[in-house]
Amino acid sequence: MISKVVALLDAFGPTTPELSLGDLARITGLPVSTTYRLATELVEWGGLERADRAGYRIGMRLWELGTLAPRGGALREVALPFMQDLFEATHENVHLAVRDGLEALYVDTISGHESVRTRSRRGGRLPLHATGVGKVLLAHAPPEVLAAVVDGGMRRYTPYTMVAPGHLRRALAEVRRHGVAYAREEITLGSLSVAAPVQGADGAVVAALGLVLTRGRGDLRRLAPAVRTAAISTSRALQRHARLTESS
Amino acid sequence: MISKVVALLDAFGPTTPELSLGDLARITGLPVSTTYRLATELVEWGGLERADRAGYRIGMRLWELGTLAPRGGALREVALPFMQDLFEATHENVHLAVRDGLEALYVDTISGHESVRTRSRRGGRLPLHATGVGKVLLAHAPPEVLAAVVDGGMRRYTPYTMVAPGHLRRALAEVRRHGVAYAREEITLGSLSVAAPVQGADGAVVAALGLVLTRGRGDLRRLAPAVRTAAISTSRALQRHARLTESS
DNA sequence: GAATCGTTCTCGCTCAGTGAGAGCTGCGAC
DNA sequence: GTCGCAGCTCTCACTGAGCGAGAACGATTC
Repeated sequence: MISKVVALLDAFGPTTPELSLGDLARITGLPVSTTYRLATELVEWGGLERADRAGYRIGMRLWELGTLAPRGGALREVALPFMQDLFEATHENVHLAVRDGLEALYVDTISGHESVRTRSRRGGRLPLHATGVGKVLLAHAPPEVLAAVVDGGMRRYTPYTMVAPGHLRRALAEVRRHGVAYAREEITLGSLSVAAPVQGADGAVVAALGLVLTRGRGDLRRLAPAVRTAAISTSRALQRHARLTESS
Repeated sequence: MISKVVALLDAFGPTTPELSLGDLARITGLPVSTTYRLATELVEWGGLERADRAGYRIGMRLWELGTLAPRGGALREVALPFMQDLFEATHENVHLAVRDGLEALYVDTISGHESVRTRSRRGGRLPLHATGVGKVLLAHAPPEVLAAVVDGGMRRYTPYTMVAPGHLRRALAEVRRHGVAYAREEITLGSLSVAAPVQGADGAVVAALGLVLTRGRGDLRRLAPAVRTAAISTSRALQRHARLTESS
């Protein structure tokens, strides 16, 4: 069972990038000597790092392995030029997300100085039902994913969050029909978003590309064509990329 | 011992992003059933991914953990604006690397369409003795690192590669004295580079920032001040970032 | 339908991993 | 300088979690 190693690695998070031995033992529930032994082995491999008697941090070997994740690194490298194009064209926040379980996982974001601060962050997760990219991903997920989201209950973030299952189903049908999703102040008051699907080599939706802006700064519907264009270009580039890596 | 899990993860590389069960067993030397069991557990955690009976790939949980590595993600986020500035100013390849063991590990690179193709790649590794960023990192490493590089033998990549220990030591002393390192066709014929150190909160050199260009395109020495400026700006931003994260 | 290869799954066996506790280190108070 | 405390490091007797051979299953090719 790899559960002890997994527990150690899962102890780290965006707000806890560095943890002492005692922290790790407390968080994981493992005995201190077990924690020490496993952490030392992870340091020897490079998965964790530690300066003399300082706290443990995620090491470069895990960073390196992370760059090998096709749905992280490769997707992002292929999508980045189109995200930059979309940013140049709109000067709004650009997000690229994939579905991971029952959440939207943000693979990359581009923000300018004048862009509104958003809750999304590279490596961060947000719910599927309340974000633009999330709705795109949910609309194109297997039916059991939507069932699990509905069964697990949908949290209300603002008065506008869609929490009625029927309402959500109808909205997702609209997303599939029109190829674009909107979220109006559903995750954060004042924030609007529009997102479109990114397809992989086999036509399956592998990611969503979206814009987030402040209410009053622009017309979501007028921005939709630009988002869809960037998403379609990304899809095409992914298909070319797949052919290149297959023939390697 | 985490060695079996580590062996499985180490099987993946830039040229092998997807591996079958049989591939994994062969590469790691583990029995097929052991490989199957451990790989299934990694999939359940999210460290690996697998579509139906398809190959295994690095999963988003490892990508996510990788984003938590301070020497990867945080360093890169802080350095990125200065790398972009340097790229805008010079239109040459910009590299950010850290020392990992006895190699330079590339945290990020920026290239333009007109930039020369380089051997370095985000997540890639190159030797310390034959690259600009590598010499910076080696010049500021503990003495035992240089000893290990020298004892391990230094590979010659071109007729200009510095492989004499005495020659390298003198070059590294120059790097420390002038705060900048050069590599002239030492890793690739036709490629020149200039790099400068990036310091962390305590003044220790934590990374190197460098430019790579084609022989004949520009004067390395005239580019050095721009590289040093970007490196100093990055150092200062890192120090500010460290104070922010400490007070969290 | 048979052969082959790759994958999945079971379960008897055993040794690799466990974790209590002793020892060590660093720090602050007095 | 000494003492107490907290955190960390290390050892080793013990045992049950992990191991992996081999049977069963599925896909592909002939």
